[in-house]
Amino acid sequence: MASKGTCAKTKASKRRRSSLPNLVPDAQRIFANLNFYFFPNNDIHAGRKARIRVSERYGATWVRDWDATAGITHIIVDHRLTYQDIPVYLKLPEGIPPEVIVVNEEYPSDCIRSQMILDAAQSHYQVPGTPNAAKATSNTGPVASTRIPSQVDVEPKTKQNNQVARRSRSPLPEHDLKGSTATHGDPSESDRVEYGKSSSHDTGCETGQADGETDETKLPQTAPAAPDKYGYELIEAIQEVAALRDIPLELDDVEESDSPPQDEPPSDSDSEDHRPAHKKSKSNHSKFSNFQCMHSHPAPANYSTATATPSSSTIIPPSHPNAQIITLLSLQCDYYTRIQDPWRSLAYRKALTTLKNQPHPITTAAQARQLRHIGDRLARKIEEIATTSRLCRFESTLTDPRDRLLQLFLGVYDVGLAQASKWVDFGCRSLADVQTCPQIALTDNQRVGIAHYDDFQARIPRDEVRQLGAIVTNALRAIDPAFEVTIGGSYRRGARDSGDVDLLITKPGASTRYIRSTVLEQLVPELTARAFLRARLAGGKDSVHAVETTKCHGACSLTPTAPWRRIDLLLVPEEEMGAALIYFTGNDIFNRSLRLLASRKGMRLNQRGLFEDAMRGRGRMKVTEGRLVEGGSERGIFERLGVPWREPTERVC
DNA sequence: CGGCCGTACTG
DNA sequence: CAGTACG
DNA sequence: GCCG
Repeated sequence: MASKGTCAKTKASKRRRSSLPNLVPDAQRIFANLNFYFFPNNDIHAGRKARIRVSERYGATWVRDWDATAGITHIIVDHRLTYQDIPVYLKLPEGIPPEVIVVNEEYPSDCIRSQMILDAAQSHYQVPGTPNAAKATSNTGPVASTRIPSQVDVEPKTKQNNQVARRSRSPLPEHDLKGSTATHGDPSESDRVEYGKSSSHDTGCETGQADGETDETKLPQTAPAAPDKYGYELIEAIQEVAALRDIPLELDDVEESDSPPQDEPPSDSDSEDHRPAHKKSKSNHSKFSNFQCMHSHPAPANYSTATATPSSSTIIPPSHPNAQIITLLSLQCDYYTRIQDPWRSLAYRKALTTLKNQPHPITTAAQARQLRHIGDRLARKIEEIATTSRLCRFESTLTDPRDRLLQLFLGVYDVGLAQASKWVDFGCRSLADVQTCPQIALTDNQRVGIAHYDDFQARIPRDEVRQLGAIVTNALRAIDPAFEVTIGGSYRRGARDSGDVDLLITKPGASTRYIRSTVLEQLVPELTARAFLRARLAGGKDSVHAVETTKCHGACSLTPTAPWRRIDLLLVPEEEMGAALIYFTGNDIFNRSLRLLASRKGMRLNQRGLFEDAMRGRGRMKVTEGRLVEGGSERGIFERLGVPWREPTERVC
């Protein structure tokens, strides 16, 4: 569309930003302020035309005519041409200005895929014939061959041997994501069933929230007028990125035939810094682009969540280009989780998310430094790992006895850092010691945690999660058929196994009071009598507090002899179901990111809804409750936050 | 340098 | 209240 | 640990 534009070829038009209405939301506009010159610089070729258009949508300006004053930042070169062709055709006797970055066609789409400006110096973005290739290639040449063998044997304990053979990328059977409850749509397709339709809103930019009409999937019926809200662009952007993920970079070598292969991945490109010692690119796309929740974190087709370790160590395919780095940093992260402060651990987890989304091997500190959430210190560690396959600092922690004991004790339900530290200091060197230590008064929960230590530590196969959910569902419906049960947690995110079972329980039209009394006074006793529920850990035990209980933790087992499993019930009125789904689907980093974003926008997000005008005092201390903005619809909450919709399976940070 | 989510339950 | 827990 |  826009391209035709040579019509008004005034100077001004030279670099006019296309009038595309379809700009992607701010946060994703990674090419903002960048000026692309394509080579050849026309959109005759369908593939290139698509690349140009998409680049523009991501914020790039397509410079139509070569002009030294146009501030061209990047030249995206057709794969059939060489570096030497450029000055010839452009009649540049002095060659290409040094500040202009020259990359091939693949660069832009890679950037979009990873939602960031990648290092243009990487060898696979080099145009044939590029001078200094040696230097630019730094990470391919020798380094690449040096690449860490993927024998990642570093695990500290035998525990996490859940190594899973990398399977073909078969999509999960979405229809059973929701447990036995056939009534709900499948989650990943989006909640067809939005709870609490429009009851709650008001005004203003209330989007035309799919009231009556079901399909939010279809199209976002956003109020076009809403100044701050994204409408179609948002969704389109997501789809675009999602599409990019699955469509291999097109190989449209075909001549400029007009049979467009199909819309091509966008081309975007550029990295602002040539010899980037710095990562300016990192931060200036949008005020909110640094939130994890703004970026897609698609889980591998069958991802497995962390195993024995507390926080981060997700099993990643050994084939991942940065497997070694990720593995070692995960271990280091877990170490900080149990030993030190949670903040360092949090920082590692954010960095790990970035690394997992990095499609290419990282080999140098400078390269790593450009990535989000990776600073100088982590960058140095990464380089150390890349070059030595080991991380000195970490190896000592593996053998530290106190550390290992802490890890052991922290694995007990209801034992945190405070208790675990005490136990170690008391001289306990095993769980048996703990049980016999005279100075230690175990709580009931801790006793259960110790007795079933291995059970709770074990992963629950996806199908068992489904079965356990089905049992609860059936029992509840025997009491009142109108109840609905949704399995949340990592199950809803598509994990092949889970650490526990998370169930959201609701009944359309019913009060919280009714839901609570039915569950606590009828369902729980029934399941206990059947020996399905084996222990009550928290929630509704104390009759005093039980009147406002909304969350219930316990242990259950599929059969009397099967391992005990942790199970959590969340009781939710339908008008809060959207917020509850977000909360109980997670993951935790994703939730925290969403909540932080909300608070930065003057709102507050919790498991009951999204609130506006949440007055906050110093820091972000809550002062006022705020008005409910949206609670029944997951999509509604995303929209009000300006966050592109994310399927549950894409919420793995 | 300070902030790093917002809540529910227990004793 | 601190501690632990939930995502 | 990282970020603003």
